[in-house]
Amino acid sequence: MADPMYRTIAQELQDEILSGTVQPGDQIPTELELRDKYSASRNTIRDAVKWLASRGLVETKPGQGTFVKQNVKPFLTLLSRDLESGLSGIEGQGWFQDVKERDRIPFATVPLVEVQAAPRHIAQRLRIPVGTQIIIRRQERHIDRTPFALQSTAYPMELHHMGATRLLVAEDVPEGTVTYLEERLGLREIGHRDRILVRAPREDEARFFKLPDDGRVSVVSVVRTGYRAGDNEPVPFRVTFTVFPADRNQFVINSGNVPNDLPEPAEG
Amino acid sequence: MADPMYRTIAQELQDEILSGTVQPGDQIPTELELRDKYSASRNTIRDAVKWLASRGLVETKPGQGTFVKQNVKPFLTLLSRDLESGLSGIEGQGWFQDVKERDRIPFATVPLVEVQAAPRHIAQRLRIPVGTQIIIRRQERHIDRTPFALQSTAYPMELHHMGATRLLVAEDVPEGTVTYLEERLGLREIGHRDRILVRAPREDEARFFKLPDDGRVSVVSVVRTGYRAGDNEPVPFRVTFTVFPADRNQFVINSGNVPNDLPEPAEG
DNA sequence: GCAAATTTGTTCGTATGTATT
DNA sequence: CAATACATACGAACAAATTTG
Repeated sequence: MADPMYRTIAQELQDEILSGTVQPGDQIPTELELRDKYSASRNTIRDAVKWLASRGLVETKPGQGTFVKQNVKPFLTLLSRDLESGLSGIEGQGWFQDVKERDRIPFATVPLVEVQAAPRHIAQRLRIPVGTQIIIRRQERHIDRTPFALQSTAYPMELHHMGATRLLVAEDVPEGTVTYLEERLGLREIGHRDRILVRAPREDEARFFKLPDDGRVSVVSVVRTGYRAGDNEPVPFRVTFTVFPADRNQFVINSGNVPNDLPEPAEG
Repeated sequence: MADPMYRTIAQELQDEILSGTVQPGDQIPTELELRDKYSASRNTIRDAVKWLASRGLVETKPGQGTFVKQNVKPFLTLLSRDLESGLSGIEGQGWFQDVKERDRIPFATVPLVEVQAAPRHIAQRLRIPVGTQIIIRRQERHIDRTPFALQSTAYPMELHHMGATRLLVAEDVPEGTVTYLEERLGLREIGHRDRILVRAPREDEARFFKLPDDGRVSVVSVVRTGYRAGDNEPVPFRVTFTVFPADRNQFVINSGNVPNDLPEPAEG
């Protein structure tokens, strides 16, 4: 009994959830009922429920109650380049198609296009001076009517001058912008590098993903820098920021020779 | 001012931290001082501080105070296979050396070796029946005296019967077990697949990483399945679970042709 | 459409426990 | 041992969201 009371209560509720005594979607007793059941104060009950919410086990809805979270089947995103396994990448190209092939419903907003002066963190990645004009294309993506990812890609304005005019049109590029740039300008992406980091959602992200605004659920941020061939070494020409809520996404990376089945979400 | 008071206070404190008015490592005012400053109750102050802690901006230490978190320079782990960039992988081989090359101090415990009956989630990945005997090797890793990762790898006991006896010795395999298995048994890993997922830490993990035990900081779980050549398609022969605290780790994946500089931690 | 009832969210005040200096 | 600071717990009140009558 070294544990604080709220942890003991949370543990007991967790056991009921994991053992299946209460099913996903079910409402658990209200705070007042739990207060009576455990002879604790309402605040202590709330601490216990908060602890469960931070593990993603329950969801509280003002005016309604607290519910056991549906096990949203996580969506698997393939980050490595070989696309033989039938998994989608994060790029526009086949994303729509790939999601449908996995019997889930994709939806993407019309891109929001803006022109900006490059801030430091983007300038650095594109190896251009801070303040250089860049094109930003933003898109919201949904799967099964659930907000799934926020993506924005930065291109140097130079590409537009070179003839890639569709970059500045607020319209989807069905074949994917990477393919478009190759066909239009002969600009081939010879490789890309992803950086993955996990952080608390920003306020706008929390709103879009309908995450609790207290940072209980993190987001996974994937920063992908795309490279074209250069004189000595590869030269960056685009950087894509994709933000995924951590509670409904998993990622897969293949290296070398692996089976080409469609892997199931992991547990570990 | 539609925001609740604790959010307003948190925002104000956040601005002071981000603007550099208070430096990393500095102690912020105590809860009682903040209570007076903002004419709020101590509970409200605590809600605000909790909000900051969930974003990793501050750290509370009982008996001492609340401190602005040092920006622990995140450690970058390379998940893709090509190792030209000088980044370490997650495997034992060059990990020690690689960390040192980046002027940071590695430390790993002597492996803890146990024999188990394979639980479902491991059996599934190794494609063996549940209950098959497996060898588990566990190791704790530190960087700069900070707990950095928990790793455990499962091998079918069969490998031991085939002659890989060092798998059952509680001693480091300096060249890495993957290399050892290749040299000892001619068992070559032709590829591997990683699954990445983010979740709240388990209790033992929170203890080891010194994370707040209320799930504010997530862990990144990387499940790596290693494959050897098979008759038709690759066959799994080991599965490695590595758990990283999300607040001090980032990951890099290279695909195709990319520069071989050592990338800096990202922000996005 | 509105009012009442229900349920979670926020805030207060207070007391006691536990870790650190 | 004492002082300090965060952690846990209680009780109470009102606000905001939602459902129900």
